[in-house]
Amino acid sequence: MAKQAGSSDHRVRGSRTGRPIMTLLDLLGRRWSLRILWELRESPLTSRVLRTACDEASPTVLQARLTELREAGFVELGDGGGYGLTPLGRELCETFMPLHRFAERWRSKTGA
Amino acid sequence: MAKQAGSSDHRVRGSRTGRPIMTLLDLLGRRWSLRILWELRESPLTSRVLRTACDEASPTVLQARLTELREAGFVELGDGGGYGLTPLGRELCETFMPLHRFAERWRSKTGA
DNA sequence: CTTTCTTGCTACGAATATTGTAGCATTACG
DNA sequence: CGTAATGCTACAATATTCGTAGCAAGAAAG
Repeated sequence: MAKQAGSSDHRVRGSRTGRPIMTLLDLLGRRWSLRILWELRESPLTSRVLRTACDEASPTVLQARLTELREAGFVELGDGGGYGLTPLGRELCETFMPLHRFAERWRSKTGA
Repeated sequence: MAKQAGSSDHRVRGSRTGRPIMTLLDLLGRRWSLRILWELRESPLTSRVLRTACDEASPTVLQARLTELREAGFVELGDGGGYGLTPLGRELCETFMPLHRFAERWRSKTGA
């Protein structure tokens, strides 16, 4: 069994309405949240490798996001170390996976 | 024809790699970006109404995000005023629309 | 048991980003 | 004229993020 994040305090900033979509948009709208999920999409990564994958983002934020994502039930810390997606996290990741294709088309329309 | 945002400088923080998906994840990972797209999903809104919809977020950030989203080609300012999604923006919005259903299922698994 | 790795994680000052309040310039309506 | 909208900005207070350094614990090897 994988380690559980402290699931005590589940409040999320910006979710004043309580509507789950708002809570989710707020959580995903913090720096590195989307990126972390994206980098973990294929296989679990250790904290160091994940940091490298995320352009050497500071460990402070990474650790904070990782904790939040764990409390949300999207990410877990495996027994032998290394962060990976939970089944729920994998679902979420697949939900916005089409973003990849969209991004490619987007470039062709704007960036040249 | 709708007004164009200053499309001169198209750099985006965090996009050091140049991969469009990274640029997109970074842009969407800023505060209120996802929320703005979400609130505009049905119909254009004036800046004031949009602000109200976004929990009275400060006009400073809202204005900044709106400018970025306009430069990205996702949002436009209509002739008679009011912000709305471009066809491209609508596509993007639909891409992560399944997030709504996911959020509902998410609540039932965690929030109770 | 010490040395040498690696793991996850934290401290802390500096740099940025966001907030909250107030207000400007412009346009439209009477 | 006065009133009410629009998009947008200034600016100080606050919160978040960055960058660097390092700790404690575990595993592997000598």
